[in-house]
Amino acid sequence: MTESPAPSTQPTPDSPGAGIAARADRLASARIDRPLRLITWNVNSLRRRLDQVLRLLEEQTPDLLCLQETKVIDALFPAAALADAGYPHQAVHGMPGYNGVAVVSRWPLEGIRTQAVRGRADARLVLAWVPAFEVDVHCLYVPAGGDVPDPDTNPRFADKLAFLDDLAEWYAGWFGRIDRIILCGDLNVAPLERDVWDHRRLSRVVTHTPVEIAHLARLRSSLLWADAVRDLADPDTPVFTWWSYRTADWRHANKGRRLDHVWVTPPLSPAIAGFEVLSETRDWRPPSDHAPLRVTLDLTRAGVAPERSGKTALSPR
DNA sequence: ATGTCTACCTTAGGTAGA
Repeated sequence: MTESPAPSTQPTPDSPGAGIAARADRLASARIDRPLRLITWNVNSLRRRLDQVLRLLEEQTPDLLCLQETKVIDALFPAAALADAGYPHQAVHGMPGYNGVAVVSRWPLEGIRTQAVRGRADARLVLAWVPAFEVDVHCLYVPAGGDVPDPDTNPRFADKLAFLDDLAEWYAGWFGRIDRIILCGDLNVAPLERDVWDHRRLSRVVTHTPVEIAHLARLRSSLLWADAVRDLADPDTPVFTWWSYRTADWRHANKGRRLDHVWVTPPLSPAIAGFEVLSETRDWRPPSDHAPLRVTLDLTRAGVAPERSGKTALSPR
C-alpha cells in the first residue's frame, strides 16, 4: 500500500522559541496542504514500551499517536519524555493496572474530554479536537471479552457486546451533526473473513464471532463510519494488526487478526489516502502483541464540514 | 486445551486481565 509522499514544504510542529504568529501561519497552511499521518498502537503498558514508542515517534514522526492499554495512572504518564520527543500535546486517560488510553500530538489539542461507556470510569475513551487539521480524534479501547464467546455464561463477553451497543447509541446521538471525526484504537473485533488467519476456525473464537461482528457493524452504522484500511485494501488481502504472544514464531505462523482500526466520518472518507501496519515492531524487544497501524489522510480531498457553532467539534447529546 | 505477556500485591509467587 503506497501513500502520497509528504510535500517538502510541510509545516513544522511547535518548536522552542516559535512565535505565535509564525505558528498560526503554519497551522493555517497545515489546514490546506499537509497530509495528516496518524498512528494507533495498543502498547500493552506504555512504561514497558516507552523506548519503543519513542523510537516509533522518531522513525515515523506521525502528527498524532493514539495509544491503548497504557496501563498507567495519569500521575505517572511519561509526559516529559514524550514532550521531549516532540509531542508536548497530550490527552491522557489512565487508571491503575489495566486499560488506559492517550493521544499524543505534535499539534495543539483542544476540547480534551473523556467518555465513560456503560457508566463506568474504565479509561477506555479519550477525545480531543485538533485545530491544525480540524478533526476530532477519538482514541478507543474496547473490552477484550474474555475467553468464552457466550454472553450467558461469560459476563465479560456480555459486557463487550453491551459496550459496543452503548457506544453505538452514544454516537448515534451525534447524528445530524456529523463532523470530521477520526475514531481509532483497539476495537478487539476482526470483522471480515480476511481479518483473521482462519475465518472458519475463528468464528467460534472471541474477536471474530458473528455476534461481535454484528455489534461492531451496528457501531459502524451509528455515524456511517468508513473503515480506512478496508476502504483501500483489497477484500481478499489479509490484513492483521495483532499476533498472539503464545505463538512461538509469529511471523512464520502468521496467525494474526485485524483488531486495530481507524474509522472516519463521511466528510473524511474521501481523504483516506494510505495505510500501513508497522509490523516490524512485533520483533522489537519486548514486543507488544499489537502492531502500530498508520493511516494517512489527505485532507485536501475531505468533504466540506458543516458550520461549527463552538470551538470544540461536537458535544454529545 | 494450550500457550505468553503485564500489573498488582507483596516480597517470589500467585491472581487477574488480555
